[in-house]
Formats: sequence, C-alpha cells, structure tokens
Amino acid sequence: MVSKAPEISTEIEIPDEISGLRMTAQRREVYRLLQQERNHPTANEVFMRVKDRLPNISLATVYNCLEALVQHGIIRQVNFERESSRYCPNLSEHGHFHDATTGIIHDVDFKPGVNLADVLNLPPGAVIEDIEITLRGKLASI
Amino acid sequence: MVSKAPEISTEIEIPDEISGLRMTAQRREVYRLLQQERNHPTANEVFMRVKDRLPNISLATVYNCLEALVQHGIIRQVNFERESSRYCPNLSEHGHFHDATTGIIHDVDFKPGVNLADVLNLPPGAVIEDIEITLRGKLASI
DNA sequence: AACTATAATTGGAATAGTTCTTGATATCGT
DNA sequence: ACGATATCAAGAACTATTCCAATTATAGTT
Repeated sequence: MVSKAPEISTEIEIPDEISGLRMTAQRREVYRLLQQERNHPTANEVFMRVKDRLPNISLATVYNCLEALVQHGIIRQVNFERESSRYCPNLSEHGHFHDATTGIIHDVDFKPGVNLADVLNLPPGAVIEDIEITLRGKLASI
Repeated sequence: MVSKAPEISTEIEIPDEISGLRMTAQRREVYRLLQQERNHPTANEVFMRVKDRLPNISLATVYNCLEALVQHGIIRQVNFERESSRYCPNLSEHGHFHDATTGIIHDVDFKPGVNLADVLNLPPGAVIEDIEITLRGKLASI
C-alpha cells in the first residue's frame, strides 16, 4: 500500500464539532464555503455554490445551517438595509463598508483601544449585546 | 367676524414644501405623525395611526410617502436585522439602541467631536455617504 | 451489527413586508 | 377652464424567509 502524498488541495479541514454544534455534511460545506469565499454571500448564493459538492442540498437546509452556525457564534449574519441577509465567518468585532459602485462589502475593523462608550452617548444602564455598524459610500479612485 | 382664538392644539405646522418635496395631504399627515410619535414606528403602524385623520389612505400610499420623505432627506429609515423598516424624523447623525426587554428603540448620539475615521480602519479612499449604527442589548434596571 | 430515540434534511407550501400595476384623482402652469 | 403631470388607492405580484410533514441520518445502547 502506497502512502498518500500530502494533499495539494487548499481545502479547509473542519472538525466534527464546533462550539458544541455537530458538523453534518451540509453544515460543513456551508461553513467551508464561507471560509473560502469571504465576499459575504447571501443564503441563495451559498446554496448555489454549495450544490457543487452536495447536489441534493435544499435551500431550506442552507437556511437551517446558516441559522445553526449563527446561533452557535460560528459565523455572523450581516444585514444591509432590507436586502437579503449575508453571512461572514469573521468573528472579530467589526463593521462593514458597502461600496455602492462595485457592490463589494469590505470588513471594517475598529482601531485598537476604541471603546464604544467613549464614542456614543449610550442610554444609562445600557448593556450592549450586539453591535452592527454599516457604512455605505464609494471608494474614490485615487 | 370674530377673530380666531389662538389654537390650543399642539398640532405641528408643516409647510407646503420641504426640501423640494411638495407636501400633499398624505405626506403631511405621515410626516406630522412621525414628528409627534417619536417611537420609530413601522410603515404599518404609521398607516394605522394616520387613518384617524385620513380614513381613506392606503398602505401603499404610506409606503410611497415614507419613501418620498426618505429620498428627500426629510426623515430616516432605520432597519434592525430584517425586521420591518422603521422611520424616524431625527436627522442628526445618530445610532439606535434596541432594548431587547421592552422593544423600545432609543436614539444614540455621538459624543461631540467624534470622527468615524478616528475609530474605524476605513478602506483607503472610502467616502462615507451613510452610516448605520445599531446596538442591541438590555437596560440594566438600576 | 441491529434497534431505538433523537436530530437533521428535504421539498413544497405558507407567510410577511414591500413593491408594482392600473385606473382614478388631484395639482400645477398656462 | 384645460391639458400635462404627479399622486393616490386597491389589490395583485414579488421575494426572502420560515414553517410543516415526511423521510433520512446519526449517536448511543444492547
């Protein structure tokens, strides 16, 4: 028996369980796709792309998987206005810049040491559980 | 002819035109309602309340009015996750804190002198046209 | 390995918010 | 008053998402 050559594939290994969520075949492929294509796809885009590997997967399952992954804090759901939700595997606290010209969504990180309470007049006693910062604009061609 | 006594009503006067948008009866009532009830109503809530004064107004018209007012920068549209859009006459740059316990939405102002670029690592060349900051959490009962 | 209880998946139907369409009505400029 | 244009009303249509019921897969147990 010949020993396997090391894989050249860039495929991302995904364990059997993440944060207490069992990785079924469907969840694994949905998550893998989000890791690979970091362009904030919609559920439907995920559905279409994941069909390459799981031809029988249904859109409902993609929604289920995305919801399970979001619930367990493995991915984040991102909303712009009332457009379809988009999904993103970047868990660090960050916002999004939506380039109106190209439609591309850029992650926007906080500068180090920034504290929201330094910036905003929060209502007294407010305990923040979730932050969503979305910017819309254009990238000036320099 | 007896001269009119000064009106006791708290009714808000609205001119015939705002920012180039002609104020029809429907737009006027929609706008007036938003000025009076600053609790970020949905289109449907606006619809139901505005019917007191314009019993024949349709939901489609409420949507049309809200859209026209938003387009002309007279009111702002506010979105939480994928819930129904809400509308708000507060034009100053501000965010929203959504209290998960009561469902109440609080306006959140920036502290004076704060500049977004000081806080976020924006993509180079980004020209921001619109900012949406939404916070979700709870108000600790003190 | 078979058995059972539980969880996940599927496909289609249902839902909800919003937009579109069409004909009627109001408004503006002449 | 008249024609051109804008707005409105009512309901149909659309779309993203959720729900539902039946099937399939999985994990734990014997």
